Amino acid sequence: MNKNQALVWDHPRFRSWIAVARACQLMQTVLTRELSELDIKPPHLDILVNLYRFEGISQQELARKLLVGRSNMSMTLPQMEKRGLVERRGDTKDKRVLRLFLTEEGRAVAEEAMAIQTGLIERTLSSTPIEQCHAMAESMEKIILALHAEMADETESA
Amino acid sequence: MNKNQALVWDHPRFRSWIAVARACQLMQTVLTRELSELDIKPPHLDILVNLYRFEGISQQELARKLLVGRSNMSMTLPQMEKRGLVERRGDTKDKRVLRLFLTEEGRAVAEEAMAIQTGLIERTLSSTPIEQCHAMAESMEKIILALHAEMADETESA
DNA sequence: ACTTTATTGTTCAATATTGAACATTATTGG
DNA sequence: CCAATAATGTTCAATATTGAACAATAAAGT
Repeated sequence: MNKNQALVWDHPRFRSWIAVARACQLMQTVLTRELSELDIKPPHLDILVNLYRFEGISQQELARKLLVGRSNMSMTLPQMEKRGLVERRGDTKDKRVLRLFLTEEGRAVAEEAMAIQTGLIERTLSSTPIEQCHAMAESMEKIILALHAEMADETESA
Repeated sequence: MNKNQALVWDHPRFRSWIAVARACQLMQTVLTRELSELDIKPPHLDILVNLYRFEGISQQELARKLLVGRSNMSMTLPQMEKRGLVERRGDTKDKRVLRLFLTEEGRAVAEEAMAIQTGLIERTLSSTPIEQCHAMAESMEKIILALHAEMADETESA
């Protein structure tokens, strides 16, 4: 049955994607280590970055942006609130939603964490020329669109 | 303090990498859904693929290849063994190591799962020309090397 | 106005993942 | 041969993540 095996590993796009996935996983691992000095993990960084950019976002919107479940936010955000990184205020118009904000400290930690992440990316992508980076990003955007289409398919056929 | 924010988001390699990370995360999400019909998840697929290619590998080696802890394998593999997908046999030379093999069913599931993954990759990368895929893979290999160097740095300075 | 449906967030049980401490077996240095 | 060190796998507690069921509020349909 090595016919199938050969087919899979010969597939050029398959091999390419495996490299992408591996790089991502490694980046995550290294980022986790480097963020540990701030006592946060990648999921917290994602939250901080999004609150930095989209102040007053709701938990629902945040979960959608991060591609995680609402329950995830319900578990994680109270922890970050206790640590004084974020603040949750009820919306006055709609009593269901909680709007999210960075605290002073949250903003500071967000900036340090983004600096760490940017530094890591700069170091590890420095050998890849800018044009190639842009080409990569373009390909990724197309892939992201295709994947969103896949997700829509799955949901509507359910 | 939007000076810092602007700097971060203007950084071209930063933006490029964010696209990569997002594509990976989406791919993982969609793959998880598509694998559910086989009652397995991406981590199991990773294990099956590696056992398919590297028969008789040890738990340690497998963990290293998958970039996870040994304890992860100690928790996951017995489950897969109970489900009849893999088999663990003690090495005769070294009584510490357990060598891993696919069962008949494990091989079948592995092939189905790889077919699902390959199909998904083919569909979502079809809009990216082959040459671009290769260029992407090359960049990723360089990034992987850089990240391994980072990990070595961290470990040796500890 | 009122009933139904949809949205937002929470809770809970199930599952996954990790790192540290540990037991067993190998290897190394004397 | 023996003691010290290293390697392999396991266990356990801590933490994360998910989906389903739920409560409260809003929106839509009648």
